[in-house]
Parts: sequence; C-alpha cells; structure tokens
Amino acid sequence: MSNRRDAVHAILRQSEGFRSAQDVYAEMRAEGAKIGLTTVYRALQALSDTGHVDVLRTDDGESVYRACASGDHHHHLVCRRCGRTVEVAGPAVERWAEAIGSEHGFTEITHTVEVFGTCASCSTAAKPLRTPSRA
Amino acid sequence: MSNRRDAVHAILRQSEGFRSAQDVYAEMRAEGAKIGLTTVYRALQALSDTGHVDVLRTDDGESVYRACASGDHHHHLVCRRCGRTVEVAGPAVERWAEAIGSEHGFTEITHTVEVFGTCASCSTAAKPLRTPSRA
DNA sequence: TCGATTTTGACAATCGTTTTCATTTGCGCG
DNA sequence: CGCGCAAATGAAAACGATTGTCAAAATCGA
Repeated sequence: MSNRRDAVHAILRQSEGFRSAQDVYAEMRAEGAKIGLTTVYRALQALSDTGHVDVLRTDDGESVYRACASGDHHHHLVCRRCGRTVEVAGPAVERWAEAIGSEHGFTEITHTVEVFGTCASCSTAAKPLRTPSRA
Repeated sequence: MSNRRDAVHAILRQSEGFRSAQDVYAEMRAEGAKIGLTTVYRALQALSDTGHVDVLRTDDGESVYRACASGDHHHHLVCRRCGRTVEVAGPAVERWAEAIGSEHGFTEITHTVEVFGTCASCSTAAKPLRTPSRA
C-alpha cells in the first residue's frame, strides 16, 4: 500500500529541483492519480524520514522536497528562477563548521548550508534583473 | 511613535538568542506592556528591513529574530539547547559559495549558513547524552 | 483646537501543514 | 472463501504562524 509513497517518490525523481508538497499533489492530480493531499504529506514525511528525499525550507516557510542521488551528506546549489538543483559537496565547509563550533566550546555540531543563484540558462533566457530604467 | 518598535528591539537586545514573534509578544505582555501581536510582527519586520535584527527560520518553519551586533554579513552558531548565539564570520565559506556557484554557471549567488551545536555550559549542565548507566 | 496622517491592535482571513476519524484495502488465518 | 485486524487513505476540520482589514487612537502641523 506504500504504492502511493512510491508514486510520490517517482514524481520527485522526475523533477529537476525541489518541489513543494502542494506542488507534487497538484501534479499527481493533473496526471489523473487518485490521491489525497494528506497522503502526499505523509508520503513526503516518510520519504524524508528514511532519507530518500531531502527537505529544506524556502524563505517563505514552505517545505520543499527533492529526491537526491546520494544518501551522503551534501548541500545544494539551487536556481532561484527555475528551481534546478545541483548537489554539491563542501569538505571545506564541513571542516569550517566543525572548527567554528569547537572553537566556541560547542559540541555535536550540525549545520545547514544552501546556496542560491541564477543558473546559466535562466540568466540568458529571462533577464528582467538588469534593467536600469534610469541613471 | 516608533516607541513600540523600540520596545520590541529592546526585548531582543535583552535576549541571548533568537526569539520568535509570539515569544516576544508573550514576554512583552507578561511585563505588562500594552501591545498587540500585529504590532509586534510589524515592528519585527521593520527592524529586519532596516537590518537592525537578523531573521532565520527554525526547522518547524517559525521565524525567529535576534538583535545582532553587526550589520555586516555574518552567520550564527546557535546552541540548540539554550539558544545562545554566537555571531561568526566565515570568509572561507563565502568564497566557497561563490566558487561553487560560478563553477556551475550560476550568478547572483547568495547563501544561507547556520551552525548548530550544544554549547559548553549546556553540555556540562544537562548531560543526558553521555550517561552510561553501566552495563 | 481642528484636521490630516500615521500607528495601533482586535479580529478575521490566509495558507501550509497536521490531526481526526470513518472508511477502505491488504493480508494472514481458520 | 470469508473474517477480522491493522495499516493506509483521504475528506474535512483543526491548527498555528503570519498577514490583511479597518476603525479607533495617538501625533503632528498649522
């Protein structure tokens, strides 16, 4: 019966970047799948609990999920325009976090690191950013 | 008239770590201050807009605020037990983020970095972590 | 003091997420 | 094959943080 959970996972695998729960729900509905919002949320939680997907919060407090290639610790470089995501490793950052932590007497250090930017395709495609309408 | 705004700011200055809007509101009320939740939110937004306080999201999606010493770009080392916060600078991380970004063709790089841990006082005080009840 | 403008705050509205709860489904067992 | 239990499902209600609304109150300038 974890059929739905797999379906949800499938949607994420098809996606390039992070998707919100509501988003996934909408897409599944659009594809004709019979599933409830509740179940999508539950599937997403289950998947993140088992480490099958990564979760992070957008600036406006929404949780977004993504099926990640590796189960290892890694970070993301996310395009703020199209959502495309690149998994990146940052040994330097890991060490920095550890160092900073112990330097201040902290133990059990964990950290969250996300990098946002505009990817190449997006910056060439639409560029309403650099439009100096004056001076 | 920005009296309230200052009052809110004062509360944050008195605090060691990050506080949530509701939290600040509750404390002000407890102290007898006459202020509405709406106003607290507005003050907090104003303060973060002007850069007087830092904002970040907790894992459960709540926004928390803190009066920060410097207006410069910096990150935090937060004690997950008592909330005590240390502001840290990480030039290495800044550079890493930039590098990773451009390496993948991303522009306008921004990043979020937060380090969590258990501070010295907390790890000595309560230590339900390393309590070998003996075999 | 009068009126205009800003600020305030009680309350309703939003919105994502979670909970509730009755129903459905899968499945082992007799 | 039928029964019943336990997990899964989903519609709708509940929730909690945040935001919007709007009228009352404070403040300022003339």
